[in-house]
Amino acid sequence: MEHEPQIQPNFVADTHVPLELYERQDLLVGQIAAEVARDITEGRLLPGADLNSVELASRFNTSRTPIREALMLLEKEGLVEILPRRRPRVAHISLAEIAELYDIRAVLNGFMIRKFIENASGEDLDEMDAILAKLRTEAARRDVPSFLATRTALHNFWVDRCGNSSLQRLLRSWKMRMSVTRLGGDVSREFDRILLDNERLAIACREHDSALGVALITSMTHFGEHMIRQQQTARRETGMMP
Amino acid sequence: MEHEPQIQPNFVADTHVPLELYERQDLLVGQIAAEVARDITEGRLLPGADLNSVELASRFNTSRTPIREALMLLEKEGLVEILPRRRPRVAHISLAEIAELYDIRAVLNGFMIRKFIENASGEDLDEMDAILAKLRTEAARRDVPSFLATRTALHNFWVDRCGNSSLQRLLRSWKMRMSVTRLGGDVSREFDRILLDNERLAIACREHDSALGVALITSMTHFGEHMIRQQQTARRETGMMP
DNA sequence: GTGAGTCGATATGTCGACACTTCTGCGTCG
DNA sequence: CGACGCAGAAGTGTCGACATATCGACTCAC
Repeated sequence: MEHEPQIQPNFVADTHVPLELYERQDLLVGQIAAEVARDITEGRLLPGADLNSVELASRFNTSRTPIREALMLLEKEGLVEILPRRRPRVAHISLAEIAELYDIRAVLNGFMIRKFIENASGEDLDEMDAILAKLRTEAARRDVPSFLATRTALHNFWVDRCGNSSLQRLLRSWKMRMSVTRLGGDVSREFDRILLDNERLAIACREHDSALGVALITSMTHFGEHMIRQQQTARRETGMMP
Repeated sequence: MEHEPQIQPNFVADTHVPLELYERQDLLVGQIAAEVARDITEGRLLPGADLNSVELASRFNTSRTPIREALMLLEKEGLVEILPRRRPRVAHISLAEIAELYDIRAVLNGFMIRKFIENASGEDLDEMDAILAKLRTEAARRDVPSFLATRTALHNFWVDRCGNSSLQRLLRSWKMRMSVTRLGGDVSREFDRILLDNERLAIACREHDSALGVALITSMTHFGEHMIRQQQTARRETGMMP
């Protein structure tokens, strides 16, 4: 099991994955799944890393049974790869698959923001503006971690208030799945663009312009893909680890 | 465990769920998950039915371990409900949730057909026409089971050739999830409409008119929801079982 | 050196067992 | 007559064990 972060300082991932996904928290399966999921999405376990149940069992001081169950759940979430009679590993996502996931996310995000715009109440919009104001001050302060956390909070806010709980679950799961790429943008250069994108999207929400909202969030999602793509190929060229 | 079909003859479900979903077929988990999934999607196990692991273990002549793992997989697929320390049950889907699932499916189907139209080769279109021709003759013969199977085959064909394997998996899983509603249209009255819809969609594909294709498949998906909705409320009024 | 074969060491899939919780049918009390 | 409580039955979560399969370092032929 590898415990080396190996992430460049400036390239901070935007995903602090919420783990309510794993209900049954009082059960060992839930806790183990949550912790391993965190290890993966936060980069302590890199794609391909060994996840054999014996080692995990000794790490968690349990038997192998709940470990196996947790790994099966994570496999369904796309974080882990399991082949019969072979040791489970952290999932490895190809460039082609990243593109697929982003395309789908763009579509789902578009539908999500449309539903939000259709259903949002005045209080929702006020709350949205409050989060956006926070994002604005953090951008001015160039406070990377807070900025990223708030950006995620804003997106999660939209997802949570879109009025479709199945979509909410699906989008959260999708976001987590994509986070195994371990690639985020170089935020220090992107504060203003990111902030501006979100400002414009918020305006579209305020004005109940769902067509514009869909267009904006779609392009924002695809821009995320663009950055990851660049970074991925850059790594490949400089001979960095996969 | 209830083994009573209790489905009206004319209301045939359109979903013969493909079970390649459950890889690891040489393992007990895979076989058990596949068989229980069939039991649920084909109506032998109705929503709310008891799925306690002891009974299933004796039915499959195994220990409870692979049973528990299979049920956890099916829970992730949305076919089974598991609460901590309670007996697993076949998932019960509310009307509101059905609407949510259909909305999402409509969006995903729209994206799927757009990708198909963008990527389809000449051979793909010919193959599509072959399936459509089969559908046409079966409609003329009023052969309900074959007609439904072919309609499903046509839809699966589009899904399989849309060029996005993640979307393919997601849509198949989504379809299976929705099939626990155990509600299908009264096909005998709908042959011509269903056939016509698919013919028009195929024409849109042939003419590479993705906007039209998206519009058609979206409305088709929502029409499916409409029928289920009617049927569900009709059942409720006549006091039939949920 | 490079590749196939070999043989412990190590992991996996499945099992039966155990403590503890939930379920269920029955008798009691208001 | 219905709500409540209780004890036995039944089910769940977790464990340690075992047969079997994979892994990996080593050997040996080429």
